[in-house]
Amino acid sequence: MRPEEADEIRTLPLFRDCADAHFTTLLERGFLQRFPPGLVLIHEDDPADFLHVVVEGMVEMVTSHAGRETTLGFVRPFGTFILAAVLTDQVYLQAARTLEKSRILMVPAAAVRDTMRADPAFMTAVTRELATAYRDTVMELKSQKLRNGAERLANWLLRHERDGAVLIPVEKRTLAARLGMTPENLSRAFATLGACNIEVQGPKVLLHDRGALEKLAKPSPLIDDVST
Amino acid sequence: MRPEEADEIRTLPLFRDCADAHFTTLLERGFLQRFPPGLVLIHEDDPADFLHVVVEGMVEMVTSHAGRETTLGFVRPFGTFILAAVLTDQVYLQAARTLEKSRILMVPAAAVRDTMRADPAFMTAVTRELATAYRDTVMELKSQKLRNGAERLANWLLRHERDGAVLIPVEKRTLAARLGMTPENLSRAFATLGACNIEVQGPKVLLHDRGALEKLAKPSPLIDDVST
DNA sequence: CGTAGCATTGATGTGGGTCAACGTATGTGG
DNA sequence: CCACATACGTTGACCCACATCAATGCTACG
Repeated sequence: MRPEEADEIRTLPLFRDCADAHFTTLLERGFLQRFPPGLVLIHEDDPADFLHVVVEGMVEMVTSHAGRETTLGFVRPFGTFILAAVLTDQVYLQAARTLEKSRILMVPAAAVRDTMRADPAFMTAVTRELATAYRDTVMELKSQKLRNGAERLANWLLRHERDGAVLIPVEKRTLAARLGMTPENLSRAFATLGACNIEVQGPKVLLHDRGALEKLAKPSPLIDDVST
Repeated sequence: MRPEEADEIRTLPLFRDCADAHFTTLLERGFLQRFPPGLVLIHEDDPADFLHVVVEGMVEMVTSHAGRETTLGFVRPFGTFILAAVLTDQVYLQAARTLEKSRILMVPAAAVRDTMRADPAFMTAVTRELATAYRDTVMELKSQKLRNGAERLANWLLRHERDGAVLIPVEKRTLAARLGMTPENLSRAFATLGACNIEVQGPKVLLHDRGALEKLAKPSPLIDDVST
């Protein structure tokens, strides 16, 4: 791992408060691996062996059942995933798949649990991280139950807006799954938001009138202040 | 509080491992209150002041946005709620409302945080409880995104089946909100499940053919093994 | 009794899924 | 360098699940 990456990981909320020695141990017991795009890192229903930290690239959390599949979230540097399964020593509820060439730090579950026992500050950080992941999921569930497709898209755009534009970092079909709709319907949702003066140029979306978009999206900190 | 209720709380996963002295302190700093049915215990967007333990009765977790409202879950004795908001010292993402006459133990957030700091076993239990709540919510989200209404109802029935029958503990309209549909559509979902030989008698549902119901419901431990 | 709230049923509308066709971009092999 | 293949995005036609609206019956309760 490059030193500046170790530094980045060190400053994550999950790791920033634990003792130097414990942090070093976690890194030493972990593996930093490269993966090609489209590779399935973990499968649903597998026992939880590793805490994963995305160092480079992007990972998609997916789940399938009875022939249907949906995306539950994306993880980008320097996000983590599968913490809950590691803690309860249970099976994964979601699969993880790389969307691009990625480098992932894999910390053995036992190392995480050992460090928690040894380092109260780390235990506290784990608890906070979990609470945050939990709240994010509650917000996602609220969004799913209380909004329609166009509203979910509008809020996603507002969250990712930067200088009046959004660069969609994944294929549109993947974004559609993330938002809980089909690719066809995502296209139509974009068309609907045309009334709010948005303009789609391939992966780039221009928000010419943020006010109009907000009027339709009705963003709320109780749904949209997700940490990821 | 009646002694046998204190005992029940003591045996909860959240409290069973903490030291006697700490448990006593938690109870002493807490308030046991009675509430009439239909009372709003906490509002969305309020700061998190108390961890709540339902000692008697039943509580509904609800959320509303832009004129719509939905139910995220029920809490029955001896379940807890609002742990995540207490830990991160943030506002509530959900409101809580009594469905019946209820008695609630309210433990000040500061007491919870103090005890966590003082008692590693309690901290571990909190972490485990949070991880479980998180996993339950992920399962709920999966159910919402991967199943239709009749399937969600079928699985709910299978989870609550007892001796070939289910006694619905709430008004049907409330169950409908819990399952993410309108009361009208819940009625129709029951009608649909008539093909699987279920029989509705007011709040009582008879499952004459569990096999047929399972064939439609396709229950999965990765969606339906919720702890609550 | 009379009234209010809930469950159910029917009629109808709409959001979103499905299926098919087509355009476009990218990449491959001749 | 060009034909071709492949995959993605978009659009249109159609259908299904679910919401909405309205009417009716039932039950509980004052």
